[in-house]
Amino acid sequence: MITIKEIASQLGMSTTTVSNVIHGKTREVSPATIERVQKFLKEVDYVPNINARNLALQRSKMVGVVLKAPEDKYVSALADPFVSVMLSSIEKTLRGAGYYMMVYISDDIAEILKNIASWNVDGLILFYMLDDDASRVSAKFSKPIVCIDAYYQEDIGDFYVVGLDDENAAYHATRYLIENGHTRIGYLCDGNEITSVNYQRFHGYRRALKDAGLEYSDRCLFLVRPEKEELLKSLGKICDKAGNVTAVFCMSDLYAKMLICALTDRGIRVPDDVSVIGFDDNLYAQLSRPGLTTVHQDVEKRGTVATQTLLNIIAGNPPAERRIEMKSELVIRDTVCRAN
Amino acid sequence: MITIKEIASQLGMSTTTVSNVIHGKTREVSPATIERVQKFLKEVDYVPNINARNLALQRSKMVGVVLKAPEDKYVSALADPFVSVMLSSIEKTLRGAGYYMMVYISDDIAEILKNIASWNVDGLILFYMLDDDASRVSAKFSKPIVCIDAYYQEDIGDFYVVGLDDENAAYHATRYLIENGHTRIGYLCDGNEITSVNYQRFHGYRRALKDAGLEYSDRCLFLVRPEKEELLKSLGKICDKAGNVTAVFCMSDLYAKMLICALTDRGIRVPDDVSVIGFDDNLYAQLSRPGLTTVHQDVEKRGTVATQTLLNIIAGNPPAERRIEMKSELVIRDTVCRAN
DNA sequence: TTGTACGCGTTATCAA
DNA sequence: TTGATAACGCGTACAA
Repeated sequence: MITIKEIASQLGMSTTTVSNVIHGKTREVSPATIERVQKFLKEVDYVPNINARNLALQRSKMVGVVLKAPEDKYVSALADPFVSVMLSSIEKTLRGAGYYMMVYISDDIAEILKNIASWNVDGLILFYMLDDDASRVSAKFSKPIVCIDAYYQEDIGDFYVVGLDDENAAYHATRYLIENGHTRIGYLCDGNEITSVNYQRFHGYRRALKDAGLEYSDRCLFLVRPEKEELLKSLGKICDKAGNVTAVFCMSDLYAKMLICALTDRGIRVPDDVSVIGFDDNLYAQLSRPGLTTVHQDVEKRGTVATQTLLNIIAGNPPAERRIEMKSELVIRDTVCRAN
Repeated sequence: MITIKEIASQLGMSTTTVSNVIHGKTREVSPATIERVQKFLKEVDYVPNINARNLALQRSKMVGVVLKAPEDKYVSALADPFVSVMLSSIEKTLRGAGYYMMVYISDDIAEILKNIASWNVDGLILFYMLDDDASRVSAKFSKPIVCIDAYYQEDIGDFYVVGLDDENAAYHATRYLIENGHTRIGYLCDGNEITSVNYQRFHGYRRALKDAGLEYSDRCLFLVRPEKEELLKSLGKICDKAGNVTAVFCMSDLYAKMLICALTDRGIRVPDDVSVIGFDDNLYAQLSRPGLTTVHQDVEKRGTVATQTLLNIIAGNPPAERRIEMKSELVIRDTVCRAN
């Protein structure tokens, strides 16, 4: 790794001149010198030391992508298709703009904050933060923040959100089930409580029930545990309670697929005995047979929008609204049939 | 972001002392001072500037994870389940050891090299490099390198490989088909040529044919184009040629699933008309019905082993062998039946 | 036990 | 048109 200093010394000139040529500040350098330097640079294959540059410039050309996720999930954070597609799109956009992506995963906000500060990243993309988490981060981190899947509440912090029309999506999916004659409709999600995105979707689900004059019952709320050792077990328990409902609306394609497998393996037919709707419409939903009826969202685009929004804020052009909302769409395939 | 200098000044002592306390070099500091400094550190929430530290220490505590992948694949690099599970496991292991992961994706080795040099990473994990690529990287990058899916050839470069028993895996999968009465067996992979991993698997496939006294025919080699606009089309073409074979061995679960969908949608039944075997046994293979017969590999473990190997080399304990081989295993499910 | 001073590689300011 | 020189923040010989 040759340094500017070394180059300057070998060429018998000052580091300033070399640096100027490297950065194209050529209006103050003689053509002959430019020529000489550029030739030499090619020759020795000069590459700048990013750490030194970051130190000098007080910025990093790095964007931190932070996933708040527990360690022991059945499907680890990065392996989740929603996350991986999003990440892929973020990385692509970032790279196209000359930025680097630093991924950090933790369940501990304090630890996350420490790392962010350490690396001096220029901006942050946050996944899966609850409102409170995002606020805590934004209180400590004064640079631009964009959240995926968080609900911005007035005065709660300085960050932007690129979200989905979750409430509406759930409303329409549920209504579709109701239109097909279902009256006892399950809602399946993970965790112990209904937060953030789930809250919105759950709300949409309940609104649809209410609008149709149906009563919500706790017996229709299916909570699965996402942990490695628990997920399958808790899905099994849900299968035992499948008689409570004729249809289930799941918060992800993965859970929908897993539920279908669990039901099928127990001799409960989908959709004949139980109808199922998923969420996301990822590649594997598209490849499953019978085709999964699900809510489609364009994750790739959402990643691009989120990243572009962040880059814009960094560049000093924040969007007008705190929250940007992408549209989803119900995709009707073969896992919902008329209730008997 | 408070600095050591600032702390020292506020405490009326030197930076050395503060630094020493931070790094636990306390045998040369008086207990009273330690106490004072530590209390103050807590108070102001000191976080070191990593760029400055890296610059001073000439290392980065960063490991570069490089994917050589074209931009326009149907499934982008990070979204591939094999990659995302591997990445997840790499990240976890790295983080546990106090290292950071920097992901870089490109199809251009020169560009990759530039970035590696810039960031001054302590080590490299390479995905999808052909032998020649890995050699080129190792020629320029003098620090430890571990490859996933590359075949080490004597004297070709200074890197380690954490691979799979690909030849054997393909041999056994193919033999399983032969035992089920299949004689015309297709081999499906992507690209224009058979390289690296594919070469090994292809070799195993042909060896199995040969051992059974079957002749290999080019008409059984199904090459799909991985590009976004091409993949579906080329799968369609393969379906047209499905009559050539009674079984197909696919290089990934994804291709197997896509092939099955394409066949099914054309009224060709799996496995009744055509048997299919996949490779990897990822989550989605496990969740597909009929269950996909496939070659299982423990991707998570492989990621851990690769990362641990790299960390060991960095720590000065390289493994005895250049190549570490993980074991795979044929998982028999429902997409293979006896040939008529 | 503590402090001074320098190097790491780059950029920026200002003087020559 | 070019060159010294000082920052950026940290770690560490070496001196006190």
